[in-house]
Amino acid sequence: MPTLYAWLFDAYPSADGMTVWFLDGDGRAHALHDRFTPAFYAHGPRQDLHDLCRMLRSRGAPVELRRTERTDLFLDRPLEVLEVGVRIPASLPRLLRQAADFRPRLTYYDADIPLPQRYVLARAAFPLAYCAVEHVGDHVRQIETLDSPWELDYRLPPLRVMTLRLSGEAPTSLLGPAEERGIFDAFAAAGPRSGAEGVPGQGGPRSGHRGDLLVGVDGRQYGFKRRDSRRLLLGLRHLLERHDPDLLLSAYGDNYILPRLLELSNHYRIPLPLNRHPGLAVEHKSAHSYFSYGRVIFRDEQHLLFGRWHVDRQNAFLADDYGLDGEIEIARMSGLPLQTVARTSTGTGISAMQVATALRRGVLVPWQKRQPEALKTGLDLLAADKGGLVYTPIAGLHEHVAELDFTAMYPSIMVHFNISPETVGTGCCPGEPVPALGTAVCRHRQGLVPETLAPLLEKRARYKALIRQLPDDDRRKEAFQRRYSAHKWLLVTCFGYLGYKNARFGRIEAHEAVTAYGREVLLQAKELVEARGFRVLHLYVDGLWIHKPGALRRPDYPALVEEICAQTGLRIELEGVYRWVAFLPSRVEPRVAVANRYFGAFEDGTLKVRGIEARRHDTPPYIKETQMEMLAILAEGRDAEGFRALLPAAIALASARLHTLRAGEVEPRQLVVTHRLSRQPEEFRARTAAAQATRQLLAAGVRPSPGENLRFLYVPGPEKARPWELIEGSVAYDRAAYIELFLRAVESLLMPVGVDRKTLDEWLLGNTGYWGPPGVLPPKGVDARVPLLARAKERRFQVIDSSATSVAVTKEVVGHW
DNA sequence: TTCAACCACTT
DNA sequence: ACCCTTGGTTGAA
Repeated sequence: MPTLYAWLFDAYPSADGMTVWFLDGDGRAHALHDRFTPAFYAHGPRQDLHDLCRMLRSRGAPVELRRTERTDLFLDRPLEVLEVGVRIPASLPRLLRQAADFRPRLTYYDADIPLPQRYVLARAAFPLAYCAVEHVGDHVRQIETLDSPWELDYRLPPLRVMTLRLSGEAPTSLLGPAEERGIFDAFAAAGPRSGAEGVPGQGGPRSGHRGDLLVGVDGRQYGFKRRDSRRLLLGLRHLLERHDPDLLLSAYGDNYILPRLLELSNHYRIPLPLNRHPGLAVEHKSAHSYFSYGRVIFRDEQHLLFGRWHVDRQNAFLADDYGLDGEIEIARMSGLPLQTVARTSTGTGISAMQVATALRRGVLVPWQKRQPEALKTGLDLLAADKGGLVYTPIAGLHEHVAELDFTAMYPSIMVHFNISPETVGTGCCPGEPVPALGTAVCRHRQGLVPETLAPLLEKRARYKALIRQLPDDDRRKEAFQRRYSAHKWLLVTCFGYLGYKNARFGRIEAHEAVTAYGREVLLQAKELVEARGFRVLHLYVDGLWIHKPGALRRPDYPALVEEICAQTGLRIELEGVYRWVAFLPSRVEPRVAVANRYFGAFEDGTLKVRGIEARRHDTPPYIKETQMEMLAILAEGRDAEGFRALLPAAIALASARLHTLRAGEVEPRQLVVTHRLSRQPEEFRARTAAAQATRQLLAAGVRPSPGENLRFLYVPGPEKARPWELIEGSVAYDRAAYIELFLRAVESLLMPVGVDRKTLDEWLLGNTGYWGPPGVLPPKGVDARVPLLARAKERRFQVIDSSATSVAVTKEVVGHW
């Protein structure tokens, strides 16, 4: 019997099974057919089950029915169920709907698990697993997986990539110049996503893009004029046939290029073989908006292929963070198809992995969660619903502060304390009480969530160790880092899912138990460090900022870390020691600090910035840059004294950049403000700048959806704001508005040393100058400071402060500010 | 000037 | 297809 050694590339339902694509070591693609009969289960009154059987038989549904027993996760005992095996996998969703409509009283299980995932689980394989496939003709006889998802350094098939983009979109090609480095580098090098952050691009397809199609394949670029649609179609068809790519990597493929191509192909009746599977249509999923993290997220439409992947960099979840390397890692771990992984949150991956654990255990996977939150008294609710422990930090500038963070705190808690929806407050055994809540947690059998997470935590730690010991010039290092990052994000989202009301394996009590343990553990750590003579400056959910007053030499942090680990049972690590760190006061109540606005410089000079303007995506790039450049100057200071010494230089920089801003000379694209819309255009009540801009878009025939990014420029007058997409030629920006935003950003950095807004205004706007010499960072265009400094001297201005790098003078304005 | 409603955002 | 809160702005009292 012939055996094919190859990587599992794609699987989707067709006829009485699945079409499975493999890629061999030479990059050749093989399509095989594998019979597959997925089943769903129904539980409930016998009569109903009986009726359901009769209905399915009478309709001649392609099913195999039998009575059997399966385990229910929450009941922890076998349940008598009806198994409905579906011989035509693609018809499972339809049959399930029919069954549920016919007998809604029954409880359905294993009902909505994606078929590709079910298939790979049933074959003990996973996407991109290296396999030995025995086959007869194009029929699979057996698949032996020669690969493991727990492998760190695995081989992948050589992928042929075709890039699709519009002219004027990404400045460099999606595929980097050094193609031999592999597509993974190219994917990361494709430049920032426009719109999400930073400088906006020339506007995506939604703003009426007028670009030619650029196709890159095999190291060559081909351009097709958008005017000549026939030639474009014929040219692209030729390239697809000749190169037969495995992956179409696009920018705006989902919402523009592919839909346009399909439209044209239809119009000119020129078939375009986007799919590798002949005769199948491209799968289309519509755009939608949904709630997540307390805000609306916009998910654009999708175009998915069969036998070939389409990945749209502009429509990828966290593409900039972990890229294709991370997506492949998540696909291998979760069993989900790569095209899905690329477009959904890591929460989907975690969810899929929990499903996999359940199927492996033979536990029924609930269709819809029917696990209402248990009734609680108001007081209990108050105690339980507290979230992470948050301290009010000691405001101001501090030096030689150490930050200790629990590594992957919440997932570690779930594993260590066995927190899972079926182990918390279920009364199967006396259990361990959750601190402060008293809810019993079962300890005699491992929960489904801990069982899923334990090996993940372990793999993440192994990647971290591997990255640490690899030399910087190792070519694999970057891929490992991206895979590591993917794991980090998988673990971040698993906690949210515990409390999510629609999660399959979520339960609010489990969610609360995790945060209760988190608070307990953090308090234990606090008491321990205090007992060792440290002062705690701040606590935030999983981290603590500590300082040893009067310490002459560096405290023994490794020993401290060991002690906390021993005491709490959880890993904690030294995030770093700060040269200086500043916790900011509240703007509303300046006497108290707020927990999540701080910035600091570690001993190696790297910055950690949280909550301030530079971290907000609605801050214009020009102001972000100003803040970050000022911070870069301040980061050179070795301690609080060093910070103060460098203030004049930082202020000089701000002053120069403010000068440009006030002169109206900043490029408008540097001042674009991005807001994520939370509602439909007509639902705005207040006439905010965003509402004004939205109104104009509507008038121009563009209707932004909730969750979409709206980009606009503040303009003078009652118009207030103008959408970026409607700006043509030169525009004057609203200087007053931007000056205010600018000064606020500068103020954030100076507040910790007691500079209030009034003083700042005097320095930067009033008649007290405060600037550094040229060479600190000259402003663009004219540098007014050189002649100003000379004039100041000549007119005998009083020098109020000076340092090696700067000089401050007072009296009156010297030249134009 | 005050204050509640509105809106967007971060950890 | 992941939970909750704070700061700033608007516009009416």
